[in-house]
Amino acid sequence: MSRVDNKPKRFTEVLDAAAEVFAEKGYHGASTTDIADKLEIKQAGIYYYFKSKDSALAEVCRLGVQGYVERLIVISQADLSADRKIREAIREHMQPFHDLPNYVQVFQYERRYLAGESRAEVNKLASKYEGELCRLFEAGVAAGDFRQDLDCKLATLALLGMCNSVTVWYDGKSKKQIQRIADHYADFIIGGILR
Amino acid sequence: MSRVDNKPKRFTEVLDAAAEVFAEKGYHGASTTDIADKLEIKQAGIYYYFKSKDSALAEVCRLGVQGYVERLIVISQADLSADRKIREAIREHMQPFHDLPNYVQVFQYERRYLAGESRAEVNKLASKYEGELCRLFEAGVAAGDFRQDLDCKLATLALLGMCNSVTVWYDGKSKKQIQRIADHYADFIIGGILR
DNA sequence: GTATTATTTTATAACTTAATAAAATTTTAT
DNA sequence: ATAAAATTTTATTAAGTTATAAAATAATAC
Repeated sequence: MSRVDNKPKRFTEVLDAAAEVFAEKGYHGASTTDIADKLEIKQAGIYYYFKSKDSALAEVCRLGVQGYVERLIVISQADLSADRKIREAIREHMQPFHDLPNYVQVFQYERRYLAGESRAEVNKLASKYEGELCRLFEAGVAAGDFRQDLDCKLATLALLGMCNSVTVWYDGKSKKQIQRIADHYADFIIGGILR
Repeated sequence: MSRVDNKPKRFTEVLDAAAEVFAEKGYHGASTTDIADKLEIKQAGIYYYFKSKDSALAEVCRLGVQGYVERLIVISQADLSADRKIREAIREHMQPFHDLPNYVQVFQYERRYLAGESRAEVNKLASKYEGELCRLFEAGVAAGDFRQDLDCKLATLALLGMCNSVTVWYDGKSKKQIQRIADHYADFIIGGILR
């Protein structure tokens, strides 16, 4: 294969290794040697791909949130009832738990160790996502589908906390499994907010 | 004050400092110097109180789960409907988020870095708690209060994930606040599982 | 096949870290 | 006050850390 294909491929392998090690041992618990070991190269070798350990974390986190906001916006603009939108949002939210568990987990638990710039960037996306999700609840209240006294901010946080916790115990067996979990969780939260 | 009163008091201060630093920077991100700085003593000074950094984590985690199982058992044996028991359980679960946030947070997020013995001990308690909680759901199904097709294990995990995520954003302003959150979260989950 | 480019290794510097031991200091008991 | 006990500091060790630079090797292009 040609260089343009090959180089990005190796980059991805290195990033995968970083994501795996960060997810398993935590950012500070993982050493650059751990990453290199996983790739079966020497420690210094990974600096051909990354400027620093910190920038590796930044990149993993970035990929861990990638697409979340965009997918949620598509759902929010779809022609669906508020509760169906939330159901869809939960499905979309959990799909990456299966497809790229390490990236998502690192985003969830290690992004707080990012410094300045990259930290702000990634948190901004998280805030945006949270805001969009909240508007889904607000739309449901406005439409009279959800309880009028619903605390939308709290519902948003509850939903996110509930969904995100799946990454801790999910074993990644099958795509069907994660969809089943998503549907059940949607039942839990939607049942609790309906009018 | 007497030695017996003073010694435990200082022990508690050191443990509090460790819990605070571990919660803030994560176990591996926190150094023994960080803990000592918080106490305004030198790094080596903390080894008068702990055998190792690891044992400090073990102790903080142990205090972070302390009482959880016992309090849940009291609730499960009370003369209440299944949904009231769950409501009560959520309240009791969240109270420590206000009273000892650092300990709980370290238990939640850092216990995985514990080694062998102490890790097993603390995980055993977590399993026991999860099991007891699950039985609360099962009782509700058996009593016909909850949906017959409820996946109790999944409901347990959803509940725990939802509740535990509060520690990440809770600012600890007032006891009232945490109770309000607990009650809302109870509404969410109970509404979603009722028959 | 040789030049060029990509990748990895070797070697090393500069720091940080956890932990120990002995000495110094402070506190408490009598 | 003085002896004993508790607490903290000083000094140090040994190991592990990130990161850099230059050399060596491997892959690709022409």
